[in-house]
Amino acid sequence: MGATNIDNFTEKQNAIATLIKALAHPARVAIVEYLMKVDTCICGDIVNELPLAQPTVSQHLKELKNAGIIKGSIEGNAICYCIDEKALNKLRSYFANITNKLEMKKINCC
Amino acid sequence: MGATNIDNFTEKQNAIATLIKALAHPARVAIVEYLMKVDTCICGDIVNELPLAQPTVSQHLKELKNAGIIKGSIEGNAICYCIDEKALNKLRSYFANITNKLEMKKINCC
DNA sequence: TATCTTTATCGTAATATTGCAATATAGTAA
DNA sequence: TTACTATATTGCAATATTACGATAAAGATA
Repeated sequence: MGATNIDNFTEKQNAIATLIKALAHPARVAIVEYLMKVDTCICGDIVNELPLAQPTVSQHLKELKNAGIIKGSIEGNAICYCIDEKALNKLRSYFANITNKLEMKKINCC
Repeated sequence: MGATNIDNFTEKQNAIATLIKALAHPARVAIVEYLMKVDTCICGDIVNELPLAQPTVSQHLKELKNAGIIKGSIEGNAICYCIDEKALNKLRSYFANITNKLEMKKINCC
C-alpha cells in the first residue's frame, strides 16, 4: 500500500488526475504564473524567482514538462521554458464542463 | 526535508495549490464525477462505486470536504454528499483566466 | 435493551514527494 | 585547452500520501 491504485480507474480519470497533480504544488503554480507574467518565454531566470534551490526548481520544471504543461527549448547553454497551451486548455475544459453541468442541474439538496 | 515549502509562496498560490491538490488523485476525480452523474446527491453509495475499501473512501471524502469541493449532510444514519459549486467555480475561473491570457498573448517563441 | 447499518477514526505498512548538497553534463568564452 | 555558466542528475533524509484491517461511534430497527 501507499501507491495510488491506478488499475481500477478509467484512463480518463487517471489522465486528468495526473495532469491536475502536476499543478498541485505552490512552486509549480508559481512557475506557471511567472511564465504568464513575463512577456516572452524566459531563459533561466526561473531559479532566481523562486525561493528554492536550483536542483529543486529543476525537479519541478521536469514534472511540469513531463505533464506537458510547459515546454523547453535549448537556447545556447541556457534553456527557454514556456507554457504549453494544450495542457492548460484541457484543464480549462475539464472544469468548465463540470461547472456547466452543475449550472444546468441546479442541485439544491444540501 | 520533504515537507512542502509554504512560507515563501503567496497566500493565493498556496490556496490554489491546495485546492488543486484535492483533485490530484483518480479516486477523488472519480468521486466528483460520480456525484455529477447521479441526479440527486446520493447517500452512501459512493463506497460501492469505487474500487477501494470503505476506510480509504472515507479518507478521500474527508479530503474533498476539507478542500470545500464536496459537502455532506447527515441524513439519518447515512450521510448525503454532494458537490459544492463554489470550489469548482474557483478552479474554473483560475484555468479560464490563464488560458484567456495565453490567447491574448499569443506567445509563439517555442 | 440488543443488533444492524453506516460512516469515521486509529494504527500501521508501503510508497511517493519534497528539498538540497554534491556532482555531472553541456554549452560558452577566454 | 581552461575556466565559466546554466541546467540536470544522483543520493539521501524528512515528510506526506495512500491503502486497509480493526475498531469506534452514532443512528435505525427489532
